[in-house]
Amino acid sequence: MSKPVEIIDELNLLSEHGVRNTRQRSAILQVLLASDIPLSAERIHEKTKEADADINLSTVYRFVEMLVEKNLATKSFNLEYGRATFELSNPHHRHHLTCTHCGEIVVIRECPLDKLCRALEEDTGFAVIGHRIELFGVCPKCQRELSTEEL
Amino acid sequence: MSKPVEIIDELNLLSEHGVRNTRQRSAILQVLLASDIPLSAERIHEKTKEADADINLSTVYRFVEMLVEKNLATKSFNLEYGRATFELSNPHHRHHLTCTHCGEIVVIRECPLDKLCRALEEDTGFAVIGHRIELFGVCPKCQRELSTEEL
DNA sequence: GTGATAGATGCAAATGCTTTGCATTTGCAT
DNA sequence: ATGCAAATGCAAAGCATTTGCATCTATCAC
Repeated sequence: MSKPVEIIDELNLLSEHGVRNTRQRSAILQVLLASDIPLSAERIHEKTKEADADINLSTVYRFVEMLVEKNLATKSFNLEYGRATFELSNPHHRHHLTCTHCGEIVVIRECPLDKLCRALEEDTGFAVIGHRIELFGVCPKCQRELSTEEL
Repeated sequence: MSKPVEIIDELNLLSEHGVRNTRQRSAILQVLLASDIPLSAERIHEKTKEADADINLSTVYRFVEMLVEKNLATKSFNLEYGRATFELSNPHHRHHLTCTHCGEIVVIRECPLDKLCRALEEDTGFAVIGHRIELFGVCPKCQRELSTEEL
């Protein structure tokens, strides 16, 4: 299996950052690129395993943390799930809406905070660097199930 | 020291929820009411100690988790700090802007997401229940310190 | 007030995600 | 091909949080 072009880009990006290109890192990037939702270290580990890459969980933790430090990935914490999650910093800044019952995730493309950030900089003098948004709700399917239970 | 009126309200609110009023819970509420920023369980524990209330850390964890379940408090996770934090669900929904260098926190009163939430409900069919926003930046003081270092 | 009891607390041990130390391996520049 | 700094694997440690259980206590019926 040859590497998708994005991974090569990412790996080049890494070497520009003075970071070595290894089998493990390539596999981890492949997993992250293939996912449009944030993944926990363990989930990344599982997925690399499914792709026949035998990677140590510590390596996953070390590498994703490095990506975060280099601003190539974003870390969040999924409270429901109790784990940190990671996703590549998307060129198109996005957020997610999660169903509190089944965990389904919907991608939100539009970010409503850009304007607020500029306004905050003026008001507070802070240099606003970034933000995280987590949205919660109940997906249509779970709404139907819940209303049935109540009968 | 007599209890502020808000605490009595909160305690009444609790007993309406079928929950006992104890010395420990009163002290924890007092701490939460006095803070306008989210506090970790450990921080709450310290503050109750400062107020001469000897409370076990487990009790803090159990009680704040109960408040969250009853929607009387909100839980978040402070990634920089590596701990969950809690604050009373404010009648006036608010968010915070945190300095990544010194940890200073500024309160944001206006929530920009209400409109987005309504729009999302139409688009996705989700019933949007809530959200968390975390904003990051560098406060004016740290900006000055950082630019000095670079000279 | 008294007693009964479900619920709350304290303590210590367990849990589970994440980090770390160290010996071994490996990318990559020369 | 070689050397070495960086990366990996493994196991042990760290640390916030949870849990089991014995003890205590707020609350309610009397």
